[in-house]
Amino acid sequence: MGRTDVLTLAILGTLAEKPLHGYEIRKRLGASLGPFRALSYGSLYPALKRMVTEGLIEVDDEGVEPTINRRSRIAYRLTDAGTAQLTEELASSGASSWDDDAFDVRFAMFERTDSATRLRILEGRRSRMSERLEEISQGLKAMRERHDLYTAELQRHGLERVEREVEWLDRLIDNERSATSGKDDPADAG
Amino acid sequence: MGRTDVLTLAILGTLAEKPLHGYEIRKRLGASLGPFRALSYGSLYPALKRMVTEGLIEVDDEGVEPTINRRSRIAYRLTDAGTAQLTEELASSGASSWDDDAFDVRFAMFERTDSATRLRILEGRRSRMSERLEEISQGLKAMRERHDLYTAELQRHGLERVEREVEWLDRLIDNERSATSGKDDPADAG
DNA sequence: GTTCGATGTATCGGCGCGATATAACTCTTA
DNA sequence: TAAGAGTTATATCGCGCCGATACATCGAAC
Repeated sequence: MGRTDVLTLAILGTLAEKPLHGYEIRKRLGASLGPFRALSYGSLYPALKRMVTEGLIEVDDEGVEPTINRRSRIAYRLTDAGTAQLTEELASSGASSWDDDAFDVRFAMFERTDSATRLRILEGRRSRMSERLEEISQGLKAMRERHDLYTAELQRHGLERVEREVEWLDRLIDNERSATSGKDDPADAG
Repeated sequence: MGRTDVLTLAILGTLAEKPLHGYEIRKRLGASLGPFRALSYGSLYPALKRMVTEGLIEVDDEGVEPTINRRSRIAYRLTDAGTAQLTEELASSGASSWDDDAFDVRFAMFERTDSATRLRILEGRRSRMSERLEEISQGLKAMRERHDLYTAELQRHGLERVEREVEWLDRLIDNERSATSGKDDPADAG
C-alpha cells in the first residue's frame, strides 16, 4: 500500500550519497531538477519530520564538524529501513514512475538505477507521451471549424513540445538498448 | 487589491461567449488549454459558487431549452460586474500574466485582448523565459565537475525546452509587431 | 433489457505552495 | 568596528487545488 510518494523518494535519493540538512537537500534537488520548481520548505521540513517518525531517516549527530559552535542545523542520514525502501523503489517501475513530476525525479536517479528498470521507465514515459500526442491531435482536429487562431496556436505549441520529448526519449531508449546489448556502458546521450 | 486569480479569469473568459454549465466549462477549458491539465471539479464547482456570492456570475434560468424535463444542469451567465471585471483584466498585463499557468489562460483569450496588451504579455513572458535560460545555464556550468550524466541530460533537455519557447515567443512577437505597424490583421503564426 | 460510457453536480481529505517569522553567520564598506 | 545586505538555516500556518469518490440520468450498443 504505502507506495513511496515523489517527495519522499526525492529526499531518500538525495540523502543516499551522504547525510545532509534540509537546506542543502533543497539546494541539491534544485540543482538536479532545475532551479525553478524546487520544492518548498513548507513541504520539505514537515516531510523530514514525518520520515523520522516513519523510521526512514534519523538525525545525524556524529558528522558535526567540531570547528566551533556551528549554527543550528540538523543533518539527517538514511536508516537501514530508508536504504532498503530506496533500493526497492529504485528497482521498481510502476505506472506512477512516468507521471510528470515523478519521471524527472526517477530520471535524476538513473545512475543508481539498473539498466533494465531505466529502459522500462523510459518506455513507460514514451508511451504516456504518445497518448498525449494522440489526445492533442484529436482535439486540434475537432476544433477545426472554430476559428480562434491563438487557441489553435497554443495547442500546436503544446503538441510540438510533446513531440520533442518523444524524440528525446527515443534517443535515450536507443542509447540504453545499445549499451545493454554491448557492454554495460553508461548511456552517452548528447 | 482583489487581483483576479487564474481560475476565476478562466471561468469568466469561458462564460463570455455564452452561458454555460460547469461540465461544459471544464470541457471547453480542456479544449483550449490542452486535454491533460484540465481543471478539476474539486476546484470548479466551489469556484462557481464563490463567484455567484461575489456577484460575478449568476444562475441562468432563461436559456433552458423547454424540450422535455432536462437533466439537472445549472447554467451560469456573467453579470455586469463579471463582464466589467473580465474587461478590466483583459486590458491589464501585470507580472502575474507571465506565470506558467496564467500565461496560457491569458494567451487563450488573446482574440479578445487588444494588440498592445498582447504584445506586453508576450514580451513579459519572453523576459521571464530568458531569466530561466540564464538560471539553468548557470546551474549547468556549476555542476561541471559533478559527473552525473543523467542529471546533466535532464538539465539540457529542460534548457532546450525553454529555448524552444523563446523561439516561439519571438515568432509571435514579430507577428504582433508587423500586424500593429501594418493594419490590424490577426497574427498569422504558422 | 441491460450494460457501458458520457453527462452532470457535488463534497471531502489532504498535500504542497507561498508567505512569513526568526536568527545567526559572512562579507563588504565606510 | 559597526552597520547593512545577502546567505544560510529551521519552522509554521493558511489556503487553494487536486484526486478520489459518490450519486444520478441519458443515449446507444448488444
